[in-house]
Amino acid sequence: MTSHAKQGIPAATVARLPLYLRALGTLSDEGVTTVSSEELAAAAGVNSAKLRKDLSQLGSYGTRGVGYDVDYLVYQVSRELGLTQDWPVVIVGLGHLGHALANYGGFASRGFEVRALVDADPDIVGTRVAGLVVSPLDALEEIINAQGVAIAVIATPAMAAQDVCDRLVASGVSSILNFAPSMLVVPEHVEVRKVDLSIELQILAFHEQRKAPLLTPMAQAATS
Amino acid sequence: MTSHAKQGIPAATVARLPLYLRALGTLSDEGVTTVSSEELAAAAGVNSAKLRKDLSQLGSYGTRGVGYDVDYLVYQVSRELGLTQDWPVVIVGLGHLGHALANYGGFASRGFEVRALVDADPDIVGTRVAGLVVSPLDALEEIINAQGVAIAVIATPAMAAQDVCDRLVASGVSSILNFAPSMLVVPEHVEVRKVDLSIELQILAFHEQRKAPLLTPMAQAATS
DNA sequence: AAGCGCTTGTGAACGAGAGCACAAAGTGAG
DNA sequence: CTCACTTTGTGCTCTCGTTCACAAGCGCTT
Ligand SMILES: NC(=O)c1ccc[n+]([C@@H]2O[C@H](COP(=O)([O-])OP(=O)(O)OC[C@H]3O[C@@H](n4cnc5c(N)ncnc54)[C@H](O)[C@@H]3O)[C@@H](O)[C@H]2O)c1
Ligand SMILES: NC(=O)c1ccc[n+]([C@@H]2O[C@H](COP(=O)([O-])OP(=O)(O)OC[C@H]3O[C@@H](n4cnc5c(N)ncnc54)[C@H](O)[C@@H]3O)[C@@H](O)[C@H]2O)c1
Repeated sequence: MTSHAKQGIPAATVARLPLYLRALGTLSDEGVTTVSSEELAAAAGVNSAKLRKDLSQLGSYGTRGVGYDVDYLVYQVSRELGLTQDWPVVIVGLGHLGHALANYGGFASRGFEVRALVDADPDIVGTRVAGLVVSPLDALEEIINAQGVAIAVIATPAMAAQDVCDRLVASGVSSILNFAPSMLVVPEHVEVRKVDLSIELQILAFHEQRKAPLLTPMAQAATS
Repeated sequence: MTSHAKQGIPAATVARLPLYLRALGTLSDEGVTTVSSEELAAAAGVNSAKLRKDLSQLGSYGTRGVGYDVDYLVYQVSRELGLTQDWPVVIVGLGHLGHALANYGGFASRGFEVRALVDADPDIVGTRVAGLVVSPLDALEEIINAQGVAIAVIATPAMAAQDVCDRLVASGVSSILNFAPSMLVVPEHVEVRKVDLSIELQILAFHEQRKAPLLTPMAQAATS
């Protein structure tokens, strides 16, 4: 029983590591070699104690009285996130959003490589998007196996999402990023993250509505 | 002192209300008139006790022994989220992502109306996207005031995001949905939500890496 | 080598959220 | 009317996460 505590890094910490990584990358580009938790926390927009606790989960990579070595920390965080290797990614659904994603340069810069594009529409299959030829849906299983894809992006309409998801999982994909507004049901071992525009906007609307009534004269009077 | 508890709805609850609303919409379309917390929770993918607690924050809209009236609950949740009114939205940055967003039908269906598109590139300004003519960046303030925009979407490169954000805030926008991978600094009263592709993928990569070593023969042997 | 100032790493207090379990409140049958 | 059954609304506990505050540790100066 090694009490390394390496076993479980809190989910909240994992979600922030990419944030730190980005801030560190910027600092590194600026030629900064050493950074304190206070500075890095400010750059990432978090509390410095939280940042220190997060980083301490990975090990003791700081130097008291000095701070953290930027490049070394970049390496350690990258390693922890599994970014020292490249991850082949497949995008399913090449409508408006799928096109944008396929053309997005931000993938490759962090170790993700879009290896294949898949769509169900015969008019789209065969066309060239971002340097790749769009494959038919039938080829999905073959592509996943041939390319060793473990991470997939779903950008199909909501109705098709669960179906596509099932096929991805059956083919061995165990991490899915879902843009369709639907609840995906998956086996225990599959990790799904969803990005939902509509939900974000609705949350913003909630806050807007909360603010608006405060400006009315009536509300002012009621507080007296 | 009205003990209405109307004052503070937990953030976690607000984030789930759109989920419930979507599930309720589907049920309503299917002709379902009444739903129990158990059923709705399953449809939304959450624990039923959590759902009941969330809904009880809005008021006592259920009937014991029966459940919730679907249409009535749709109305109450919509009202709470501020979706009974239309929100004019402006999209800044019409590259790949901005085009996809502008063409996305999911906005209007929930009370969000894209009123204006803004870009800095002279080649893009003046073109027609999704039925709207793209306006120049200079017109930003005027558009926001004229259209009464309170919610803005930033889809510019990261470098331009803070600058655009500052101008939006100065013009009176108080809710921002940011797609650029950058930390926006805003005054207290402005609500920012960010959607970050790259972060989501990195979190997936972390989990993939955690899983991978478990499949090696050595790990298998170690468990015996 | 000793002292001083700075920064990390972490114990501990605090707060928010998840989920259990059950009383309260409704429906419908007899 | 009463009883059995269903489902809501909520008190309570437990877990997870955040933040404070400070001892421990490091380097620089004298
Ligand atoms: N466009 C946006 O900005 C945006 C924003 C948020 C969410 N979304 C969501 O993302 C998804 C895609 O949006 P979009 O605007 O690109 O839609 P779209 O209609 O433009 O594209 C959908 C694509 O999926 C393909 N497709 C349909 N069924 C398929 C299947 N079974 N297998 C593979 N491909 C299939 C279609 O041929 C089409 O090319 C939708 O669920 C939408 O709700 C889009
Ligand atoms: N494309 C994607 O799938 C994707 C995914 C995740 C995140 N993002 C992020 O979204 C943003 C946009 O991505 P994209 O692929 O559409 O990039 P893009 O380069 O295709 O588009 C950027 C657009 O913003 C405009 N612009 C630049 N400076 C501006 C300014 N100051 N004011 C107004 N407009 C300005 C440009 O003219 C261009 O049209 C980027 O920050 C990117 O990192 C994109």
